[in-house]
Amino acid sequence: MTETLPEVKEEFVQGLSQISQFWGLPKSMGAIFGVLYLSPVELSLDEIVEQTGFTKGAISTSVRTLARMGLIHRQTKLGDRKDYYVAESDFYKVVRTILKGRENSEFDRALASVGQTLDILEASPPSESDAEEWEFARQRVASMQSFFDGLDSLVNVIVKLENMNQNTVQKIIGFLKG
Amino acid sequence: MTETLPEVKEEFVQGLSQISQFWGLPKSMGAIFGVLYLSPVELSLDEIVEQTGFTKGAISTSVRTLARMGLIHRQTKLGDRKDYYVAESDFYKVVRTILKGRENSEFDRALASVGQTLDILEASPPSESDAEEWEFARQRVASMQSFFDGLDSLVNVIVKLENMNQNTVQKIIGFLKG
DNA sequence: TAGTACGTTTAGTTATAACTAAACGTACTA
DNA sequence: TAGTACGTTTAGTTATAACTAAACGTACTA
Repeated sequence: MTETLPEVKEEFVQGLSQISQFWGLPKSMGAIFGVLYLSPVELSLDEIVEQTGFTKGAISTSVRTLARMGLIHRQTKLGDRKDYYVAESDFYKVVRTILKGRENSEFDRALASVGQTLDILEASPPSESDAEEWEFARQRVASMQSFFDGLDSLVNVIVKLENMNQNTVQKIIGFLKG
Repeated sequence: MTETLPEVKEEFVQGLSQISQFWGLPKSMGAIFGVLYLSPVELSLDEIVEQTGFTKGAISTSVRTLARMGLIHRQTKLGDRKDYYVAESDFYKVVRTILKGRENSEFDRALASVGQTLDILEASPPSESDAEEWEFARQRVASMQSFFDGLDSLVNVIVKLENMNQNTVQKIIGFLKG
């Protein structure tokens, strides 16, 4: 039972949809990326609609999110009003774009609130009776904060790496192994 | 306007709830962890119910998920039928537990489907007319697969690290910088 | 000027996951 | 044996995000 190319593509796209869903992203995003990733030519919005089965509205919004994450790129052609899209095939670039975009996100705002809690706990407790538990909380929150800070430094370094690729990962693995 | 300890705790728990939500996890999980993380003593299920405002059923299920991720631990006391819970405070341990648990997950199943697609594409195309696009797809899927393999190796090494801590991260940062 | 071809926005619907309330099972207790 | 104290499961509800259908704005075209 040999499969035709469209059948193979279909299965691949389904797989990416599931992965997308697993990460808490809309299935449509996985599907759109999959279709573009396997297309040798750029595709217009309507062609994506055709190949994924979603409506224009859905594709229009998902495509914007995908572009913001650096997973796909928008192209225009002279004398053609359509927008065309291509998949980014360098996943290391994608990782960096996403890590870069973590600023301004809802996540950073929530994280800042942890820092704010720490600031408050760094002052002296309002009542003597709470002193012990206050100190306990201070230590805990400080420890969490320092974990987040470590991650943040790591992410910053990764973002700044010029030529991140397969080889970089191999080097890190070698380094960690000893 | 100095804040009391319960107020500070409340704000912290809210922050963690948002972070939890950001990662696509139930808000209750963030809240439960927050409450336990700031508690100097272990808490029973009913005490968590009291401090978070969720119902027993919700806590019961969330607590199981949190324990599976290694974020909290279940304890029992002799001559006491209640289960008690404490937060794990070593986040590096948590990271490793989670990375370890990626096997058997829905994610791995989806990822395996990518590998399966590649296997099919590695065979010869069913029709001569598709040859060129078939080959294009083969290359793309192979490249994606090798990216995933790289990540997988990295994760495996991290999981096997014996003493992962703040210092490990600092070393990696140093290594990457130069 | 009316018509067409696009992408976007919007109001409403659908699918899904989180959650509640309550029934339940189990194990201990008097 | 009946009663109590737990954690879990289950049926149903609620909140939320993804999606559809259609109106819309804009820019070009005849």
